Amino acid sequence: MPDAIPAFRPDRLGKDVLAELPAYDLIELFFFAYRDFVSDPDRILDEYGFGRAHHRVLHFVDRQPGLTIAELLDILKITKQSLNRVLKELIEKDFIESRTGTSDRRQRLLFATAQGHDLALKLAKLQTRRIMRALSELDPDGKKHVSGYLLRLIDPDDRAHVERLVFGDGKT
Amino acid sequence: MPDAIPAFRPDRLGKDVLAELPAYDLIELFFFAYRDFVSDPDRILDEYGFGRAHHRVLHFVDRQPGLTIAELLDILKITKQSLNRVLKELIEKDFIESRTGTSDRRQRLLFATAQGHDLALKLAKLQTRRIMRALSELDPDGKKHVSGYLLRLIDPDDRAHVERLVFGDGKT
DNA sequence: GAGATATGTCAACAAGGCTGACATAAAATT
DNA sequence: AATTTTATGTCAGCCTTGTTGACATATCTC
Repeated sequence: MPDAIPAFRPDRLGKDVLAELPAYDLIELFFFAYRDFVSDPDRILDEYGFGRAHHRVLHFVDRQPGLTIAELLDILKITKQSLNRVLKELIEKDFIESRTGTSDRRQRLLFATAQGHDLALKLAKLQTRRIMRALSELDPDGKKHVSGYLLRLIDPDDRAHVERLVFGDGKT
Repeated sequence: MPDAIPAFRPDRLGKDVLAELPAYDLIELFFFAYRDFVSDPDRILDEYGFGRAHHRVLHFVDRQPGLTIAELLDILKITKQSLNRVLKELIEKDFIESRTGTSDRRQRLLFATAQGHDLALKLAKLQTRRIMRALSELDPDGKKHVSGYLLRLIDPDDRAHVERLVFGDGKT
């Protein structure tokens, strides 16, 4: 008779044991889920000649009217050259407007135009449909679990920043 | 006195109402969480001269020894030309081995080498650490909620396929 | 006035997607 | 046996979106 396998005791898991058991299920589900999630807007973006990079910029500008370049760079974590390429197109095609800052005239404050807002909303609704479909089959407090989990996946140093951005900081 | 705001009744939400209320929180949390999640392995991959595309290929080959090219293309949903570019490098650097199929000699069966398996495991453990940290602060059944949610985010047509792939199909 | 800061821009490069066309070997069909 | 289909490989070129490095301009701060 083989040796008994010790009972699984999550409360006793040390770092060493965790390291032995890769969470393949969550790793892979996250990959597939994200792939499908971001692919929803693609067809619509295509009609406008935009890509996913444009979507991300438009999304955050629409959500945070008056965002500065520096703030946007901090959110997206890309270089200003990469940002500028897509931002320039969004401005030229009149989806985003750039105004000179009032208190600091070096800054550029970004705003979605009416057209930009419409597109951002259209894409957000599309993704929301998928999210709601997935949430609908969960417990009533399933959403709390999911958003808590996603939040804690984020780097601890960024977490407070993201929380403010996502849930609002009381100023708005 | 303004009109009373109707109580939020998720059980009564029709498609129209859902569409009016974009789930900005989950959309953004998903974006930030996925960004940090996939960035973990980057530094290690860099040491080997590999990128994220190599990681994905190595991961699935390691998880499903004997995978064919066609099956891998179906999982990754990229073109064979894109796959071949990274797969060729993984084979040349001896992280993956390609054997001619036995029942069908047109097929190539892919296997991770010892070196390839070690790298795949190292990267999976790294991502698992982040996942476990995020799960650890959830209810005991938080993991069920999360994996159920992620699974239902996936396109319905793919869901059964992914389930088999992630949770096993009983054959292995 | 000098230096720091916010932004813009040019040029070049890399990763990793894509399309289209064509090649080969092996299996399946007729 | 000949033909067609299938699984894979490969060449060439293009696109998006990221990167680095260098330099320019306007404005704010000291």
